[in-house]
Amino acid sequence: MTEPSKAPEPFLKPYNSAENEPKILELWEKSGFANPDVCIEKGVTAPDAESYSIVLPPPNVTGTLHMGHAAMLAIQDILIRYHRMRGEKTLWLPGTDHAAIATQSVVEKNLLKTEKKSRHDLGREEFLKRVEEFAQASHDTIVGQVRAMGASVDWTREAYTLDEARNVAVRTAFKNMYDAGLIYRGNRIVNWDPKMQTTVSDDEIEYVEQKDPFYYFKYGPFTIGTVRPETKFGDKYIVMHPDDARYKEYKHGQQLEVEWINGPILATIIKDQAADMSFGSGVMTITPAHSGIDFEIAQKHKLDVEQIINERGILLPIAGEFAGQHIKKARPMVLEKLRAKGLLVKIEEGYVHNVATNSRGGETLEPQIKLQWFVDVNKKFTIPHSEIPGIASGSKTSLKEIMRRAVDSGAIKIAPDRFEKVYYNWIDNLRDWCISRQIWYGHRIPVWYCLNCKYEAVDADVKSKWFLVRHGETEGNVKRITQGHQDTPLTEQGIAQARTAGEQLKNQNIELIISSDLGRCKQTAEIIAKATGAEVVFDAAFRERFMGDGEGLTYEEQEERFSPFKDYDDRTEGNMETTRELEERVSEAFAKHKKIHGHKNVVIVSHGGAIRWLLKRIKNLTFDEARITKVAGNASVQSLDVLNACTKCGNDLFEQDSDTLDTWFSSGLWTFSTLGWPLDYAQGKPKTGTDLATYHPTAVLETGYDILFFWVARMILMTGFCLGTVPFRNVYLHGLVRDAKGRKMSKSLGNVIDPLTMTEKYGADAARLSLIVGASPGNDVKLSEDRVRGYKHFANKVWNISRFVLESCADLHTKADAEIGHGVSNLEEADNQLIAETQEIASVVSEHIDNFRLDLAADTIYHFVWHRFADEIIEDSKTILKGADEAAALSRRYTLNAILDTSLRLLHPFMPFVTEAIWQNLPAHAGGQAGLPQKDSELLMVAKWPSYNS
RNA sequence: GCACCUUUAGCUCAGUGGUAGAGCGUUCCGUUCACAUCGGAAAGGCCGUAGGUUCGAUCCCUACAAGGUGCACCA
Repeated sequence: MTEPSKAPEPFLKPYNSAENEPKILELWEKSGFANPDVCIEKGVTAPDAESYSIVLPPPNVTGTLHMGHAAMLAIQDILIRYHRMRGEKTLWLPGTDHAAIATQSVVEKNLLKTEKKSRHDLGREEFLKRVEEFAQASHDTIVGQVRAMGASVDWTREAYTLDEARNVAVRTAFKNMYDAGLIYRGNRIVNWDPKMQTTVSDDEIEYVEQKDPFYYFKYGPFTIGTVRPETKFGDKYIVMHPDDARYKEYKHGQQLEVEWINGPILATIIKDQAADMSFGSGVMTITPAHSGIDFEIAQKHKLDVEQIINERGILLPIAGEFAGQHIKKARPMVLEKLRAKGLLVKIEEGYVHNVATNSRGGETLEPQIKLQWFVDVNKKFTIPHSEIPGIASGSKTSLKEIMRRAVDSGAIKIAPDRFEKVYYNWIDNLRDWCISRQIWYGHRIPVWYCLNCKYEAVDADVKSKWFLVRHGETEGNVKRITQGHQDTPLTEQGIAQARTAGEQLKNQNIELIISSDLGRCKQTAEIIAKATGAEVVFDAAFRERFMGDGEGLTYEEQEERFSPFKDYDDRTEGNMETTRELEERVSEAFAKHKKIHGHKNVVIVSHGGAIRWLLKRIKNLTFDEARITKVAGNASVQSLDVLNACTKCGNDLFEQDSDTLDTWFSSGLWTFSTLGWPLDYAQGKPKTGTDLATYHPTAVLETGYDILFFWVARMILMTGFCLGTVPFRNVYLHGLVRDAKGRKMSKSLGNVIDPLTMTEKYGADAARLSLIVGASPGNDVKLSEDRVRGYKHFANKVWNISRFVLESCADLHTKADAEIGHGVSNLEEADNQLIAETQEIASVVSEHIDNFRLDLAADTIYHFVWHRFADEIIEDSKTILKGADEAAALSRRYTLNAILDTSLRLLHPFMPFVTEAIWQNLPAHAGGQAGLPQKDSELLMVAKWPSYNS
């Protein structure tokens, strides 16, 4: 700061953002000032300064950033730079989100398009590898974009929602909630996506309006209406309102036989308020397995619930002649049949209703009853520690109460405040949150089931992993012959399968491979050994069932001659091994090896039959269960986890739940999982001196209003539960960025404006300002390229103002104090007023920023700089500077410098690049020289903010 | 069905209990001397409609209309 002044580098005439921005970026990044620790180290921030922190809402690694992200980055960077300049300990923590379903579905689509394969073709490990590669590429693109916007995030603290540290947080949170009884597994009706084969949470549903014919059918003495006759095969309850005078002759529980789709049905009358007397005939039949409301009614009256449609949208046997049909195809056929039976009363065309679709892919959702994991939002639990006003430590509360209290107590303020109502409304309608997903990309549910007794071990320690692998496809498999102890070599396909298995096992730290000594297993085991580097030993006890005279026959011949699976002890031919004997042989060998090698990660390569009967023992199945269980395909890998002995039955073999957690489960932990929880947290509080202690709760959560529920509410829930506090003091919701006509930007409309294109064409400063000015909180912004261009002009204006001031005041910077003889004390009266006016602008700008009115703050400084400073003050100064009154000229020069200095500081959070570029061109003044404003820092980024009011 | 938001100049939006402002656009004028990515000037609005409160309303209240969003329903 006090080094001798360098001659200012000549300003090039028009401001060139493309040339300047990379240089400035490098300067900032090299300085390390985005990291608050560096700021303290270098004396920019006082060690005991107040903290100000924001965690960046992590963008999904599904592709690239859009204008909405750009707006988010601009807003947060303004807040961060402002607070950093005010000398606060300022942290902006970046990261990305694995976005489970969204990312997986993008990769699945690509895979299908480029390789015509499904994820199942690749297997879990290989598929996940592909997703990771894709996510990494997206991540790198995103980081590049975030940097290009000038976002002063602290990359040294970057986090990913699916990395190891976050996994520890997820497992800990899960375990704590499970232990508190808030996470449970149950059969409940969920939103099922038949295409993606997974559940979807209530919030991910997007209702799409659809017009369909509405059919009325005769159902005994009643008329019922429906859009979906194909779901009504099992409808045997008829529901009516208890007060409906039309049906008062019918009593609750009364039964009557009615003619229905596939013949007569015994129907039962149910009286329930749920029936709307004014809708249609006021009578409805219910399909509890495929409708949330119907399910509720069924539960209330303890009615039978029968599944009609399977997970793929195919009708089940209950549909009689329609079984096996897809529901979409079945509708006209069912309709036709009902018409033929004379049960169709009438058709009303153009009935408008909403259809639930998956917002991540658009497929129509089918309610299904499934065994899933849920978070209970209503259950009371004892909260050990709470700082939330109105909820005492040690008191009974519920997650819903935490969410409500956190906001209505004022602990969290939502801006604009009208969203508080929306928030409460959402809480009131909140049901238990289904957190399990049948997809692969995500945090695996940290629950292990004891294979023997099904006991649930939560967040257990896996001591070692054992894998059962069947050999690859053989010539015998192709010919469909019973191989037994005879052998045939692997086919090409079989060798490829074995390699895939090797790939899958490569990263599992395999220490030993135990294989059947038959050639097909030997061959498979050796391929796997090559991939994993593990030693192979052979054990004849893992051979296939000995089939005696049956060996070499085709399956059909075998079946015909011996009925080999008729029962457990069947030994149709004297020399054939029974299944019981096989089970004994294989299980004994397995137990023996596990006793010796239990601490190692082991692969066992064996045969289809051998694995089947081994699993019968391990999983404690009956003969019939084992017989129908699907066993490994060729070279498929089955994983068993060795844990501490089950507390219930003493068995040590477990299987981890194959599902993953809803992406919002990990996102909900974001503010504290990024700051060191749970490692830096003990006894109800963060350890002293850690990031968690310093930066949590964060100052503000800034995001689009469209994810208020998804995310904001869940963070409040999770933080309340895990820390007994709030994740942030303020929520600031910005609007969505739309096109000039107010439409959503979408690829299909072709109206997407890419932030990177804008920064390249007009500069990051212009792109940022265009998203700030005129964007009042919570209201959508209409963006057009013209707007961005307009702010590029402003950047240039600021550049030229600076050129003028520096050029006309050049001598001030070179002359010594004494020569000039002027100081702050004896300015002309007019100049004192100008400086006061500038200071007033500084307080107005500060106040607007403090109130989250960045639009007004930006507008204020924009107008001051252009229309007051440039158009009036500078224009008036021209005559003064050229005038004969030297004292007045000198005073004005000082004043122009001062106004420029303040303006640059005020502008910096909004347009960091051009202001920093100018700052770098400013001469470094010797201390006190000519009373000029102090260039108090090499970088404007950490210079002092000019106003400290408010 | 229930909420919420919006309605101000051609467009995009600020705004205040004392009858209105910006940017862009339009028109005209201007270029040696920071900037044509510029400067100067002008035109353009009964502040959605109807009531009410008030000395006075664009601003507060009520109703309505149009547009939008969320939630619920959807047999």
